Amino acid sequence: MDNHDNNPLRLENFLCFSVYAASHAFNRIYKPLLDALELTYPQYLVMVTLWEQDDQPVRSIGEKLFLESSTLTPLLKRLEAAGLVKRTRDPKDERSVRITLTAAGRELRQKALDVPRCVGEVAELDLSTIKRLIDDLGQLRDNLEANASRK
Amino acid sequence: MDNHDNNPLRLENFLCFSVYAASHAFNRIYKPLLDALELTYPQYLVMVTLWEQDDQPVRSIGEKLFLESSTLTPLLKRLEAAGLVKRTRDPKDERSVRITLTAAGRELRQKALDVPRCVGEVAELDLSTIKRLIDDLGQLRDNLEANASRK
DNA sequence: TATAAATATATCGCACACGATTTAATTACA
DNA sequence: TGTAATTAAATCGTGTGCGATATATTTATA
Repeated sequence: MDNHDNNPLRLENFLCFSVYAASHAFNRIYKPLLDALELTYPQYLVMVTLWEQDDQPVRSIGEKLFLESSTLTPLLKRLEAAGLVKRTRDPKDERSVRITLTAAGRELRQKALDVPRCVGEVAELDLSTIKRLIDDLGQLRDNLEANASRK
Repeated sequence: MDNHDNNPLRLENFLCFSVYAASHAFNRIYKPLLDALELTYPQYLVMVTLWEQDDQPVRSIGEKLFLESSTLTPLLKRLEAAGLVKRTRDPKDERSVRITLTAAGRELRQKALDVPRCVGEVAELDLSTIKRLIDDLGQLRDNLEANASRK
């Protein structure tokens, strides 16, 4: 009755697969909700970080979302083209590009407010499980990140 | 001291973000390990399903990995080009394409055997946490999948 | 048994995501 | 102070992922 046998190559035993599949399942739930905001899921995450704190350099957004500039630069250009953010070279350090919300970008927050509630409803997990998952996954991510460099 | 406050738009409160970030962290860990096998992570998952059961239609692989044909078809063509699998129309049902391992594909399993152990080491979680995560994430995914259709 | 509906892949367009590299600006330091 | 090292974005190539659609085959049904 225990699904976790000792075969090292069984899909069921792969924590990474559980994470991978859950991530895609989330994406499929978010897509229709975010279509209404005309945002993709990674774009939504960027907007969330900017709603938390406006006027950040690309590097700072990347650190929070664990994304590289090669991912963020085109994404931010799309958000700029959509009129939600502005990209400006920092006069104090011309290497840095600061991302600021436009009025439209700030206003979008209202429409985004009930997205988490909608997602929470379909996830159908009690709050204690959710908190435990967030904590476990955070620890997992930290361990993986910490060990990634010394491989 | 509790990170889970009531702001509905705080990144820290997003279970989906925890899953998303952990998924990418896993990917970054897997990449160097799978480079030795000349496989990407999704290609590796396909090989795992075939090592578990050879000779499957595309549809069956898609159901196990929660992937669409639009993702699998090009991926399987790359595996075929790499000489690891063969794609053959099922003579009993010409709509279906059956995927079978080549000799090289079967032999690759040996080299893949210690990948999970390597990943397990850097994850640094005790077995009970891992099992709990797999179960919680499986439940989450099932709930999300079940509610995806009736949205 | 024609024709409609369903099924299995394939194709296309778009948007990530990353590693490797490049460019430009700043900082360190000999 | 001038050159090297570092830092911040951007660019490029490859490979996912998905929704929408197309094509071919099989099944259902009028």
